[in-house]
Formats: sequence, structure tokens, C-alpha cells
Amino acid sequence: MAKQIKIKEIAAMAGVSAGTVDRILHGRGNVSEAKRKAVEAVLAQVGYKFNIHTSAVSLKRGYHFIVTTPEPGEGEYWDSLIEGISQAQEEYSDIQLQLDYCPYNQFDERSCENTFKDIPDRMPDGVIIGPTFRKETVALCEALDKKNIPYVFVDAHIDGTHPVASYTVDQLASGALIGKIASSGLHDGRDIILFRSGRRGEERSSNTVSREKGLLDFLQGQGLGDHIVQAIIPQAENAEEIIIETLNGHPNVQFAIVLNSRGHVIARAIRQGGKQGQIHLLGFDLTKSNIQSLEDGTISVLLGQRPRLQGFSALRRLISFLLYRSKQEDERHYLPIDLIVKENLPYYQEVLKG
Amino acid sequence: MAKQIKIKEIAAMAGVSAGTVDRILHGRGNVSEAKRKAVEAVLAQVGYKFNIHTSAVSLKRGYHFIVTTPEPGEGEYWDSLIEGISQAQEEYSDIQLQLDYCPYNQFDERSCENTFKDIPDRMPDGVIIGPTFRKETVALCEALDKKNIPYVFVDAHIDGTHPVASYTVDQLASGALIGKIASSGLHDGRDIILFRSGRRGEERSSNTVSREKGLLDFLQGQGLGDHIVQAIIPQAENAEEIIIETLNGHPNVQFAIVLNSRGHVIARAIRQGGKQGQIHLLGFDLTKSNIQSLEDGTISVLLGQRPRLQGFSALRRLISFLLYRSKQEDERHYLPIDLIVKENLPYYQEVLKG
DNA sequence: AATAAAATTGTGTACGAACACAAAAATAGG
DNA sequence: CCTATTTTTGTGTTCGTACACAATTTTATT
Repeated sequence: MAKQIKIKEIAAMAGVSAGTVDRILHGRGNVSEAKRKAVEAVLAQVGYKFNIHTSAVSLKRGYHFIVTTPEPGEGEYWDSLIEGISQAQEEYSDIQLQLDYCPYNQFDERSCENTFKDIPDRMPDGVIIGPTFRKETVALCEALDKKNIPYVFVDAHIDGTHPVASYTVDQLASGALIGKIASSGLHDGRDIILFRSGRRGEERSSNTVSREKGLLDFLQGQGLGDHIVQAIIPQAENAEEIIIETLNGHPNVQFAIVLNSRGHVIARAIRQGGKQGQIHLLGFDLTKSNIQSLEDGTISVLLGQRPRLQGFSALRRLISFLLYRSKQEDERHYLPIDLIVKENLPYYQEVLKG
Repeated sequence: MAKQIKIKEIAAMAGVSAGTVDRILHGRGNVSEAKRKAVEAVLAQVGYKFNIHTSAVSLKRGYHFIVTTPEPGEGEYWDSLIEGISQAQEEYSDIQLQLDYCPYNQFDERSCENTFKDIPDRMPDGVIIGPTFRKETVALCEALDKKNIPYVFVDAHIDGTHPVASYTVDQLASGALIGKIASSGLHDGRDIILFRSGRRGEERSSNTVSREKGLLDFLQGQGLGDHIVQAIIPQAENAEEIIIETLNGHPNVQFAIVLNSRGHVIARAIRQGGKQGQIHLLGFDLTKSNIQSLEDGTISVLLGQRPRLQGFSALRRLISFLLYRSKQEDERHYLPIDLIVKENLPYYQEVLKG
């Protein structure tokens, strides 16, 4: 509550001018060692805190950011995340922000490579990255590091890079969590079927791999290793039929788990196969189609990852980094994993931030 | 993205001075009908948006708020809520805020009456109310209305009042939700025991009453009406013994539900009675003691009400109301009801607001 | 109509940080 | 030692709004 100290006061205390203090606070360079020490001594004593409001008002220049993520299908996960970015943009509408969106095809490594390639040369002030492919992402980050362009991860963190921050969910934990839900409702001797997007090893997203590990480890720990059935979400035209067949082939299944956001595909099959109420379906993400299935009861539980909050936080963090150069190496933020069922769904749909 | 219009520009368009526009925007009065209409016409056309940053910078005066809630025990629900208020206060630290806390004894109507009585006379700029007793709260609100002092509700909304906003959880839904959890895991023929704080009709908090209604309606709808056992959380010294006895008297119980934040009391009894694993305990609120029991497994699920976010939003709303007089009659915000189990607990503990 | 009082309207300053630019000091080169 | 160059330091303006105060107009009173 103590009155905030101002730059001028610090300048006076350190026997320098306000400009010098400003240069030090923002790391603009061109300051003699002597003055720097004097100011930093004062700073250490009194603990300056930026006044966001005046900072924003005084900021003359604008920022140019690039946002690169998988293509956001409408009502899908990445769409929500980008909504969060837009919301932050609105909240900071008195700062001149230019956002360039560079989506890539998350199923095509080449597309990602091509999209990432140009980003550093365009010399943005910052980048928000929704990563999929490790190699390409690492290359991008190295190029950005070289040019001193700050970047923030959303959805997943890639090791060996140096983002200003990352906003993700702990995927191991979310795998364990979904396993816990299944196992705690599982009747003696019944099975759990696990739907994955592709053959093992062919998974594109490291997130689903982590989730699977978290899930399997948990179930093994519960001694349920023998009650796991594995299946693949078919890409074919007649996906539903194939799924129904699979389910018919495993009549002992009580829970079905989908580790990506495509739970609604299984849901549709369940409806078409008339298996509602027989199988409890668990999935990820509050996408438009998943929400529908949650409402009609085909999906029992969805795990939410707060994509809007991820996007919102990412943009906010980039801005505050550029304004204040606050460092905090390796700043990893794990967002809560929300458990969403029909009964609490409505209250998750409106809110975002505050 | 279009460049925001400024007050001076609006003034020019309407053929008045900036001061007049300012008076209209803030409802400060002393403006002729003619000019008001002229300005409002322009406003309707261009849609002015306040620049929060400059507003905050220019604000000369400070605000004096009173926060009146039940006494916040350390690590308890109200404590978290007040932490949220403090956090908002910090976020707005460049505005001069004076917060006076006026706690009352939530078990003593007289204490509440006495605390509330003085509040309007102290002429605060705004009040945050965590209500318990209807009659006293209505009286307070009427006095505040008369003096044109804005107020915001947290935790519960009281009908017949006119708050600027309220931040609560839909208690009916949360009752239904907890019922859903119990019923979906309930084995055939097993029972659910419901612990309430006092005898029916003696409940102090209308929240627990609503929760109970939501819960019972839901269970009845599931045809489980005959499997509900009711019990009281004893206040006595030897509460644990009494609870153990109760539980022993109902060996058929599979789920125990506590509709207030005192689930940890039942948890302790369950531990002392060696009944872990036999009874699934469901409760409310991420309090310190509840968290412990969640971690050690005695409590299975806690329903969280985001008290920090409630407090944070309340203070923020008051400030923005005073700055901008934004009205929106009857602004009720329902926060999400979080389902928290051991596996996702860690990620709920740090975060607040993003 | 003249004057006083009240209501309305306009003007000017302050807020605190960012940054452009001017001034001063330090260093280099001859 | 003097000038040119670079580095360091200080000064002044700017952002958009809030609000105090001055100026003006309107209304009331005699």
C-alpha cells in the first residue's frame, strides 16, 4: 500500500537523471558502469514497480507479433485459443498491436517447415508458437534466439528452447486424471477401450503421447493393465461403422477414452450404434462438437485445457516482456485441468478471465 | 482495430468542449439538454471506448471501499476470497485504494446487524458484501441505495437488492453436480449419507439450502430418493466419535456428501474410524484442511467455487463502475464450479486469474 | 432593466513513463 | 593539446483523460 516510488525520485536518490534510470530499467544500454551501480543500489533498496498505465500511455511505438499454430477449425481447440489472443488484444487496444496469423497444417511436417521458415526474417517483435513438430520448432526457436526475438509457447512446451514463457497443461497429469475417472467408476472385470489417432509411434502430437503415458501408468498402477483395449480412430468415410464394429467386438467395455479432441467421432458412433448409456465416453477439450455430445449425454466427461486462457496469457506475457524486459528464465505455467460434465458445462462456456 | 476515437474528437464533432463530453460520459450532471443530445448522438455513432490506462493515470482522487464478510479464518473460504480482493488491489496499485474490512460473525445475526449498521454512515465509495442473513443485508442495501453508494455481492446474491454486480456460483447446479457424481458411482442398493450443519430450517447460509435442494431434486430424479440418509455434523467436543457411530449405524453407505466446507471434519472421523476406501467423501471448497484430506485420499472430490476470482472480480468491477458508471442492471456472474480431485489439485492451487 | 445567483460551458494543468533530441563528457586520432 | 567522434547524460515533449477553476450564459429576484 506504501506509495509507489517514481522514476524521478529514484533518479534523485541515485544522483542521476530520469532518462538514465529509464535506460537502466529497460536495458536500453549506453549507461556507464558507475551510474548503473548507483541506480541499481537504489533500486534494490526501494523496489521499483512499473506503472502499467502510464507505461501504456507513453508507449509510442506499436508491436508486431506473429502467431503460428495449427489451422484453427471453427469451434475447435485452436479456435478458442486464438479467441483468447484476440481478447487480450482487445484488452490492450490502446496499444498498437499488429497480429499476423500464420497457420500450418498440423498433419504435414512440410507445411510447418515452410510456414516457420519465413517467420524470423519478417522480424516481428515477438512470436506466439503453438508447436507440433519438434525439429521444426527447435529450428525456428534457434533462429529467433539468434535475432533476439522473444517467443511464447502455448499448448505445449518444447525442450531445448528458450521461450519467455509457456502456457500449457501437464499432459502426464491429465492422462492420469482421465484414468482415475475411468478406474474409479469401473466395475469389476470390465474393460477400458482407448482410442488413439494413429498407430503407435505415428502420433503427431507429443501431447497425446504424454497423455497416453500418464493414463497407462496410472491404470497399470491400479492393476488394470489387463483390462485395456486399444483401438484407432478410423479416418475412412465409414468411420462410424468401423467404430461400432470395434465396440461390438468388445462387449465387456465400460469406458471409452479418447486422448485427443475427437471424442465426438466416437460419440456419433455410439449414438448410431444405440450404445448410449452402456459406454461411458471420456474425452478432451470443449470443442463445439464435443459440447453437443456432452449435452446429449453421449460424452460423460471432458477434460478442459483452458485454451482461451492460454492464448490470453501468451499475448499478455509478450507485451509485458517487451515493455519491461522481465526475464524469469524458463517460466512454465501449468493451467488447471478442468473436469467438465453436463451439469457444470454452462458455467465454463462464457467466462474467460477474471 | 480501427483507431479509437478520443474525447476531443467527439467534442469537436458535437460542437462542444472536451469538458462537456467528459461530464456526459461520467454522468457528472450540469449539462444542458441540448448539448447532451448532441453529444449522445455522436456517441451513438462512433461508440466511444474509455482508455483505461489514461483514465487510471488521470484519476486524482482515491477510493474508499468497505469489505464486509464473515470472519475469514486462515486458509478458509473467506480467506481465499479476500486474497482475491488483495490481488486486485495490487493490480490496481496505481490507484489510491483504501479498503476497510468489517467482518461479522456468520453465526450471530446480531453481530451482522451491528457491523452493517455503521457502514452507510461511513460514506464509503463502494461496498463489497459477502451476505449471510437476508434481513440485515436487505436493510444495508436499502441504506446504501438511498445514499447512492454502489455495492457488489460475492458468494451469494440477495433478491430485492440492486447491486452493481454479483459474483457467485449457481448453488442449485452445484447441488445437482455433487449428486451426479455420487449417483454415477453408486452401486446398486447402496446409500448416500448427507451431512448438514444444523437441523433443517436452522441452516444459516442460504447457499447450503440451495445446494441441498439441487442435490435432493437430482437424486429424486434418479429414483434414489430411498437411498438418502441424513445426518448432522456435530458441534460437540467428541464430534468424531459421534460421526463414526453414525457411519457404523449405516454400513450400507457408499457416498458421504457434505454441503458446506467442513468436509474435513467428516474426513477426520473416517480416518479415525478406519473407514478409508469404504466411503467416498464429497465436499465443497479448497480450504486448507480440505486440501489435506483430498491429498491423503479421504476426500474424493471437492467442488471449488473460485473464491479468489470472486473477490478479484468484485473489486475490479467496483473500480470500473466508479470510473465509468457502466450500469447493466442486475449483472449476475456465475462462476464455474470446478471439480477437483487429487490428480488435478496442484494446478488449481497457484493460479488465479488469467 | 439591473443585479444577484445559479447553471452551464470552456480552458488549462496534472498524472508518470517513453522516447526523441540536445547537451555534456569521455575517448580517439592526429 | 586540439579537434573529431563516440559514448553518456539530461531535458523536454507527448500520450488521453480527470478534474479544478475560470468564463460565460441562463434564470431568478427586486
